[in-house]
Amino acid sequence: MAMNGPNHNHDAHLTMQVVNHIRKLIENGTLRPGDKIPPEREFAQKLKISRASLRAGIGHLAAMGVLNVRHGVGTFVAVGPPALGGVSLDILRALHGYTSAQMFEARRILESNLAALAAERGREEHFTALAEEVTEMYATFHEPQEYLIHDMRFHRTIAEASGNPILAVLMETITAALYDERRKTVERSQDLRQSAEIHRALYRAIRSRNAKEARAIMEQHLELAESAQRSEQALAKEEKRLSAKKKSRRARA
Amino acid sequence: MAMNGPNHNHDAHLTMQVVNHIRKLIENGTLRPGDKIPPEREFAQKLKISRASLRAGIGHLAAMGVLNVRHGVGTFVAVGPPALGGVSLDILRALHGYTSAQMFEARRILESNLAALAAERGREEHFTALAEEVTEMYATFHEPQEYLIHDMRFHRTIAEASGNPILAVLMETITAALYDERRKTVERSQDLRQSAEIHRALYRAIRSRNAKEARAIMEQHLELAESAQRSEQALAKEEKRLSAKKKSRRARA
DNA sequence: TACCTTGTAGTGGTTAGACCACTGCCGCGA
DNA sequence: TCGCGGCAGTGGTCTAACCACTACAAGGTA
Repeated sequence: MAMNGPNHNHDAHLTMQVVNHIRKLIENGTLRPGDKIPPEREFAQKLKISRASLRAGIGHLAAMGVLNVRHGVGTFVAVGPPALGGVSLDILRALHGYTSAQMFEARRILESNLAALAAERGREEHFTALAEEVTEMYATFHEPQEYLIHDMRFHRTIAEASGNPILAVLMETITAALYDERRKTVERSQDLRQSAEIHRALYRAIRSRNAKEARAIMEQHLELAESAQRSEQALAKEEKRLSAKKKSRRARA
Repeated sequence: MAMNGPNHNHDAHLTMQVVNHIRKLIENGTLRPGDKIPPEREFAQKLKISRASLRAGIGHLAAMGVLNVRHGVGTFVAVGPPALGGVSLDILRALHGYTSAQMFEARRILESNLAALAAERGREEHFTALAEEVTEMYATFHEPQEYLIHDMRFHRTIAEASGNPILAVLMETITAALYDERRKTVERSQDLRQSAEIHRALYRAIRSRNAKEARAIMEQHLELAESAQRSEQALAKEEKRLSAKKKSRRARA
């Protein structure tokens, strides 16, 4: 029994045809990062499919971070940060039972290696950028939200300096998932100055191309960060519990 | 920044509302892995949006691997498998210039750590599974495609034994990207028996809980694998060049 | 009984065309 | 010169109908 009927080729769903089509255009260089793809109506007509189907495919690629859709402007091939994840680990945690401890462990492994690689391969421009962030951290250790930005930039710069964008992306994926929690707890942090000092030490190890020390400091840093975040989270939880109790008392009144 | 204005809440597009809505249902446990979400027509009505918009949101989540859509059956919350990647590194390579060397390096770092963790935390069931795969590798080292399956299972089992599913998923993402190439070159491989022996050594190190040795063997194994694949790939390329020349000669005749 | 065909209901996939909402920019008018 | 109104282009949403796939049940056939 052959596949008779009015339908032929169908690689799979039309959606996937669109995805593969655009993917190929990107892979063979027809579309390059930053390029604009044709307007949906026009593109759909060219591919001989409905606009809805085209949009389904574009949606897929957008969800994966390959395309960047701007309402009222156009759709563009993504440029810059890849965004491999897309699935904030939050949902993976709910879905597969990932724990914070596992995320921290993954981060520790990735970042300690990134630090070592950065020490081996970092270039002057990276060192300069790292130094700047350290300076900023010292200048803002009384402003948690501000500080956090420089903290993240520091780590991201190390990832860049490692010369391995794949590892950098993986780290970014994990870090992003931890960011929300971190932003909440950093306000309570009492030791941002100490944190800045650790980062300075890390910077010096990297700059002096001491891979072993860079790795060691990074490991220690992240272990400390984890335990600190844990205790602060526990505190926050406790406070929340108390305020909830207060609230319910008010509600009864 | 208050959320007032003519338009209400609107997190963003309707699509994102749908994504967040379903995400929350999963995060708070209303929807659990394997569960079926309501039929599109019904669900759309319940959310007071059009079926098209609902589908856009579902498409997003499906692209991220959170939902699993089965034509003619229904849409289900993903269960088990990885689903972090989504973007096969192939496209990232085309998009951001990732090289094979970088992928191998990332893999080396991840797997060596996974091996060490597996040695520390692996359970009896993992050891048994590893032993089985090693046996199978010896039994099939003359059948490359078959061998490759057991090879991959072996590595995947180590990842599971590490007790950190996040690292396992990251590894899976990278490995998947390398798989296609590997499948092509493994046919030419002359030393699968030697490969099996390395795996057996690795198994023994893990089983005896010698994390340091496990890490070392894994690193060595992957370095060898990389250089082997490189040279085989070079050979294949050369042959292809020759056969193309031959072909063009035939064509002229 | 055992097997296979044929419906059929339920679900996702696709289509068409219309209209809404946002962005960028051009030109009119103060 | 400056500001703002409006227009054109583009993505976002809606509707409603129909197509395609899957599973399963009912009936026929050996």
